[in-house]
Amino acid sequence: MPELPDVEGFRRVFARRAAGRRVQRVRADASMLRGTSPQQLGRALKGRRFRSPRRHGKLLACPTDGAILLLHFGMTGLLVWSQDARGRHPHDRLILAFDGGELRYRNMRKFGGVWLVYDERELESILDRLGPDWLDVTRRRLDVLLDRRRGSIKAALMDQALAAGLGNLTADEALWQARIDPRRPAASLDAGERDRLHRKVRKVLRDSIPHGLVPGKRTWLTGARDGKNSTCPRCGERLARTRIGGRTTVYCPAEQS
DNA sequence: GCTCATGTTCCCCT
DNA sequence: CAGGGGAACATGAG
Repeated sequence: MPELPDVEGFRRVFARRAAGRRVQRVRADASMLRGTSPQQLGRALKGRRFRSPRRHGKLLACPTDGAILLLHFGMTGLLVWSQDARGRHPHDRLILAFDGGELRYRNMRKFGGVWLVYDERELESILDRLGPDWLDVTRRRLDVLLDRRRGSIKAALMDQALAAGLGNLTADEALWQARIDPRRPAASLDAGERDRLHRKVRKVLRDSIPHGLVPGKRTWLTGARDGKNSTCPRCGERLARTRIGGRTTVYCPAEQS
């Protein structure tokens, strides 16, 4: 699930259910913890009160009145709220119990992870390895990011060190809406194409965020990309697929050039 | 059994 | 050095 819109949805869940509340119990699966242990995490969080969570790219930082819990959802992570202990899932890797319910970090494939960060300075040093959050990328800044870039535009959009938050679906969707070939060298896009791309990336994110996922609308590439013989929702041409940056890339060979 | 999956990282090339 | 390809990570679905 998790690209920027998904993580933004998780941020809302966390803000609604955990912010301002005190952690009563912590149950953590060691296999998702990075650089910490269930015991250490429990000691750091138990009795603490969460403040408002913040998202940067695909990372969710959840500060308490002490340490900061940092979540990355990999490819299959999500947050689930439950009013009681029923309905727990084998893939619930972290459970934070509050008065009145529990928040579960569920992750089937165990990509991503859970970190314990000690202060804002340490959090900044981690976020510094990422580019700006995509919602903060202005049109002018996009030029700076793309100009010295040598690879394909699709690879550039997915590079979290360039700008954080886009993933395979949002990158393909924005390129399709902007009618730009994902294989094009990033620096080769002219001003008009950059205008379109910048606008469409932001549109895809804005339209997706309320859903907490990239919606599979019939008028979007995302709603049509699955399946071997899928066709372009705009022109009906058979969609092409290739691999860029190790990911399946879907585009319309008739319209994206 | 095989392929593929909304992510990241590390290693080896060019 | 910047990027690209490929493998690895772990688990399930089709």
